[in-house]
Amino acid sequence: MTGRARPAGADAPPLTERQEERRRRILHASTHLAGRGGFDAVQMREVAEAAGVALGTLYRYFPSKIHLLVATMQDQLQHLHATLARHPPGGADPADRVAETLMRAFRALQREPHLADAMVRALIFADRSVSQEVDAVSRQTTAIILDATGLADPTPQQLSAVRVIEHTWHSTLITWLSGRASIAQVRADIETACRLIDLPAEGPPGGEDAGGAARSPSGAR
Amino acid sequence: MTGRARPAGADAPPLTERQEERRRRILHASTHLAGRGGFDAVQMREVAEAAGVALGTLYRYFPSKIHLLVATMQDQLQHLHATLARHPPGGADPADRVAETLMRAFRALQREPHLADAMVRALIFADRSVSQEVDAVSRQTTAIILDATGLADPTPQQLSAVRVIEHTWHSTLITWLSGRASIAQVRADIETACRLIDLPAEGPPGGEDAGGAARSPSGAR
DNA sequence: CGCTAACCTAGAACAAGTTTCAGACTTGAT
DNA sequence: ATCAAGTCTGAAACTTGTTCTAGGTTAGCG
Repeated sequence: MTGRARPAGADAPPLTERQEERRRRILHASTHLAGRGGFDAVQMREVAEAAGVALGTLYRYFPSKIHLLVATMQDQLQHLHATLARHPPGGADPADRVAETLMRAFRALQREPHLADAMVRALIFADRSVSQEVDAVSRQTTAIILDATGLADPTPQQLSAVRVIEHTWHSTLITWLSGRASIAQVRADIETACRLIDLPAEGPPGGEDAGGAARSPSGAR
Repeated sequence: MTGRARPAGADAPPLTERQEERRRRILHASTHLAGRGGFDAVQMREVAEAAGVALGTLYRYFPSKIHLLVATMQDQLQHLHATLARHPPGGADPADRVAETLMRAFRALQREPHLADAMVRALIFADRSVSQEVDAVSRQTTAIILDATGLADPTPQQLSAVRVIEHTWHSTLITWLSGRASIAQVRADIETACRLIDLPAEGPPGGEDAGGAARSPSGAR
């Protein structure tokens, strides 16, 4: 909780080969344990043992369980993005393409519900100390969705729509994972949210001054 | 973790007066501790002490910290719903009224960000063992939103829109609470999601068979 | 080679959520 | 009033995330 020195500003010091290797083993162990058993099954001692590193070392690489799982998600998202790039969606308009992409991702997660559980629960439970990493995941997700739209130059409304779609994606996934929504409902809600992409711009003069770049300026650092 | 016998099917056995009183003290302590310090500050030992009950008793009333915080949220939502009923929103169309209602709720939460943190993090982190309680919160939230629309007889699309709005509400709140979104962004995203309410129906024959009642039928029990 | 700083390991220790247990107290029915 | 069942208390124990420490290893460098 203490938020130790983590100069992860943009570039951690470059890792040696052995270190890259360790990091990979840790992420692999995390993915594996998450795959059976979900969030609760990812126990730091077990991750350390499975990865063949000491507990202290695990904590040097990932300062908390949440950091570890968010990094695992980043890892998985990279695979996903690469896969999707090879098979772009074929829908007629942007909304259809986004919905198709997300449903494809959803079917992939259905095959690994425990892994999905671990990653998404970590992502949404993360507090300020994980802001940077969560933000990275968010950017990656946004990139995937924007890729799917095929839009070169989205309007601020569309960016807001993308955020709403992301929110819906995470939240509906959680709802499904904890057995409170059917798959049909997940699909319906994702398609509903995706309709926002195609919406014509609306111009109430007082409104949206919160365009894309409105990151929280100071945060807590 | 074990999911002990909790016959909370629909009606716990009616509590005696002393028991109601204890329950109230516990919720009060929880609210108070959450108000200072958020999720992490709600420590079960401290709640028990502040409420003047033994730890074991606390766990008899609320089988986990998550259950406790979700119940706290239910409590707060009741107040909110009552308050809102006294001052209905004044927007022109349903979307405006919903957005106004949610922004009003959001301003209330701004005054107690720690409490909001504790409740919302618990709500979205909850796993299957808390399904019932989370579902109750969800129903209550849906009721608040539907009240705001003023719609007597919402279409399935509108119900899906309401769910998307709820997802957005929770998720954007988390994003704000962990310092990754500005208030302007929260407002923009809520307004964006609310536009779905006013959308004309769309009729792709293959689509939404996941109307309102599609609760997961069996769950994991 | 020999030094030094950074890194790693094993293991203990600590913190907070959760469980357990023996005994005291309440309650309701006889 | 008395008994049985259920509840509450206080305290210890257990689990898992996290931190700390002492000593061994590695990597770069003179």
